[in-house]
Amino acid sequence: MGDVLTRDPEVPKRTSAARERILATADRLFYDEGVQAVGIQRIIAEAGVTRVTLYRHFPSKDDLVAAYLERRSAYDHAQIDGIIESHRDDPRGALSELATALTRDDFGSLRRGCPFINASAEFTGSHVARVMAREIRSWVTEQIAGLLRALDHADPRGTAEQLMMVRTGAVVSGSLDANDHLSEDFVRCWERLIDAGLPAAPR
Amino acid sequence: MGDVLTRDPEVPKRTSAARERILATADRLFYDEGVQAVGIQRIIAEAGVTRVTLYRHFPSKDDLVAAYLERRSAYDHAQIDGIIESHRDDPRGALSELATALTRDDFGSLRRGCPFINASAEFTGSHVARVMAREIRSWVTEQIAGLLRALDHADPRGTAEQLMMVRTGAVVSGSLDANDHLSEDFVRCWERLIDAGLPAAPR
DNA sequence: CAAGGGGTAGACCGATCGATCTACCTACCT
DNA sequence: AGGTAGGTAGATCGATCGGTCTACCCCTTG
Repeated sequence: MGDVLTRDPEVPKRTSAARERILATADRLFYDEGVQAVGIQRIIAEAGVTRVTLYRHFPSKDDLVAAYLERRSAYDHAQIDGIIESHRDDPRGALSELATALTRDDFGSLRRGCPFINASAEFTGSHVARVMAREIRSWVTEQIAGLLRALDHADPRGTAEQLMMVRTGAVVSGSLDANDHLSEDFVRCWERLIDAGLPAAPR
Repeated sequence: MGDVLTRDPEVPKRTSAARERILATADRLFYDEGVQAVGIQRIIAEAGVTRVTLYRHFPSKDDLVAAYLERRSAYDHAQIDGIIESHRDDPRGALSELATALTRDDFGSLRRGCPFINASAEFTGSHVARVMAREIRSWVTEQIAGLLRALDHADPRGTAEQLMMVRTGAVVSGSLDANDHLSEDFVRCWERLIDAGLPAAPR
């Protein structure tokens, strides 16, 4: 007998190619053009599915929006966890990598800024977009603060929030301003804010 | 004889109470709920005007959006010009005031973040919202750089852009995160970034 | 007085919105 | 062999979207 309900041990939730196509298309359109600007019609047309299929997987547009942001959130979690994991004995290196990974990998694909900030601008109150934005921002801040604590930093919480500010500002600036020194300015600012509160010369 | 065309010397362009009501209502709704989320119907209902009146003053919704952001832009210009003007012999004081004025006056009324960033998230390409956002951000950055130059700062341009990052991040954070130390963290970061590049101790 | 600009009132346009419906097909698992 | 989940196709729903239209009113100004 053994396990009964699932035959596939690695993917308990079903995947469905159509579902993936819907999500990938929604991700692209929502991010590039905004959530409210993209209608269901656009999504089903470009994903090559029918209306019924979409509503079977995502009962409402808000559910699709939530899934879109969940996807983005999972990606960010994985990336940051990976960086921290691969610098397990080097918190200072992990902090630097958090900055350079952004400039190296993400500035290109984040031409339209932060998907959470952008989506939050389109909704009010406790809409799922705003809740998820607050969640991931709080989580990232806490990861940074943890690294600072591991370094015996003088002010882990305050500095983590300052680092989040410059990180946020850098992503927004990258999507709005014409600044070809953005990466350098950002990394320099990031490093300076960290080192200002580290214990006296480590060597 | 004197002036002929206008009996009111101070307002050459006609004001029209209805126009003001439309703009004030649009400002409130667009900022609080997002541009795409608010329809013309909502605006004319809450402004107490008719469809025809609105379209007489603003031929299209985009024109109304442009006027909304123009209003915001004029306010920011006036505020920053006023701060710089009132500290004409004290650029360092003007820089500090730029930060504290934000925390003192604006954080309360900017609960929904920056109207230019928010509006930009809803549109693509060279929509008027994105153009105006870039314009005012570039202008503010230049004002900050000017103050830094007046102080013989080591890196006026780069520092001005770093200050814009933390300022942007602070406004966004204020609209998304639950952080009761935001103002202090922001001001401390702001001051530190300025002083790091100033010429050796002035006293 | 006559003209014209700003205003009201409300019907109306085609298009699109998010969402629901019926009906049928197909592949895989028990 | 039969059941079920996932898929296609296309019509349809009421609501709302941005925008236009006609008709009438009131006040100021020349």
